[in-house]
Amino acid sequence: MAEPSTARSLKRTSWPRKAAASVGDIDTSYLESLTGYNARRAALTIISVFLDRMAQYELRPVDFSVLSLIAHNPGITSRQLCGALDMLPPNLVGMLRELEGRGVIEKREHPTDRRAQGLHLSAAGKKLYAKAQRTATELEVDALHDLSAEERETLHGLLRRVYRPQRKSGEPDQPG
Amino acid sequence: MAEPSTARSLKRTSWPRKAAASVGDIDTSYLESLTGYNARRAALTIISVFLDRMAQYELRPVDFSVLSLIAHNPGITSRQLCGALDMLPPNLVGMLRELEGRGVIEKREHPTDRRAQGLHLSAAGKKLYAKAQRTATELEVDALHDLSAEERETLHGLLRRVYRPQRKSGEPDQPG
DNA sequence: TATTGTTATACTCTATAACTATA
DNA sequence: TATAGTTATAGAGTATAACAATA
Repeated sequence: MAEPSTARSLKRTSWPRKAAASVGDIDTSYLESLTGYNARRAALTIISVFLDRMAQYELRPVDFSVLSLIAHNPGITSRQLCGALDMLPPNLVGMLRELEGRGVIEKREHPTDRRAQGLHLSAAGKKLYAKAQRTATELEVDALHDLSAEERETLHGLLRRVYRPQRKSGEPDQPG
Repeated sequence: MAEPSTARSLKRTSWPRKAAASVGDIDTSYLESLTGYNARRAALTIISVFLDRMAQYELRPVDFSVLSLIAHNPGITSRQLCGALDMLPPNLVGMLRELEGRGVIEKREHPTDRRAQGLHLSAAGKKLYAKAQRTATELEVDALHDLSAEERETLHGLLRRVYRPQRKSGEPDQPG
């Protein structure tokens, strides 16, 4: 009710983890042999840190992803964002409206398609995103302090091969 | 309304991905340098396959995880499940009630703590879980056909090091 | 006084159907 | 006829507060 209008709550997802000791008594070895389980646990762990560090910018992971794609692809359309982030169009509408309301992004007319609209960062949006990207890059190193740079690269490569299907043989696609 | 009573819908999460070509035009390189982004995308990809293959047993990933921990830790309590799976107690109540209603699990009195209850698979639950675990193991290989067994092991090890903090030095914990 | 399991509830996330204006 | 953006809405997932029974 009486909250800052544009702001969202962005509350912490974490919950007191002192019960972690009890996990030691439980055999989780089979679940830990499954990639989906491990990938989801790892993602949630990093996202928790992400939420903490990005709260200062009032950006959730999905907001950051959207801003990042707009920053690196000025004029990208809503539909392209959906394709790249695997989101559904209706779920993007409110987000974009909010970011526009905050003065972070701008919608301009598309050069060739009058149905579509090109998305751009505002001047303020560019400043915000630059800071947020620095924070994200730092966060990456801090949250993964146990992994060397080489191990992180290995991890990313393997994960991409999971979610991005390999080309069969002579299939043309974007060159590495 | 006129649906099988205990059953849940378990609908597909996927949505027609033919627009995937558009991703090729978009620069996603920065996002792909972030572990959280890659891990989440990979997890969602595998979970999508999981949902398809496990629909025959009417088990969602979380149901399978719960059954797996009960199967490998007979007499485990609700609270221990929450600790191991990073779930909140209120969100487990309905799930356990449903699984009990389906005759898959049983609640028995805890040997030492009368507040708690030990969870066990029923005979039918053991059969169901045995089939489901076989399916999960097969799925693992099929969904990750691009990765060798060694690469999968490497991936799992790295992911575990992300979500499970390493012991400092002389910290006693479960031996590898 | 703290913990287990529970109820009630609110908020967020994800999905579908259907509309409009353009292509 | 198909697509971009939108509205409205339903359903699943995730969070908090508070309670009774037991430790």
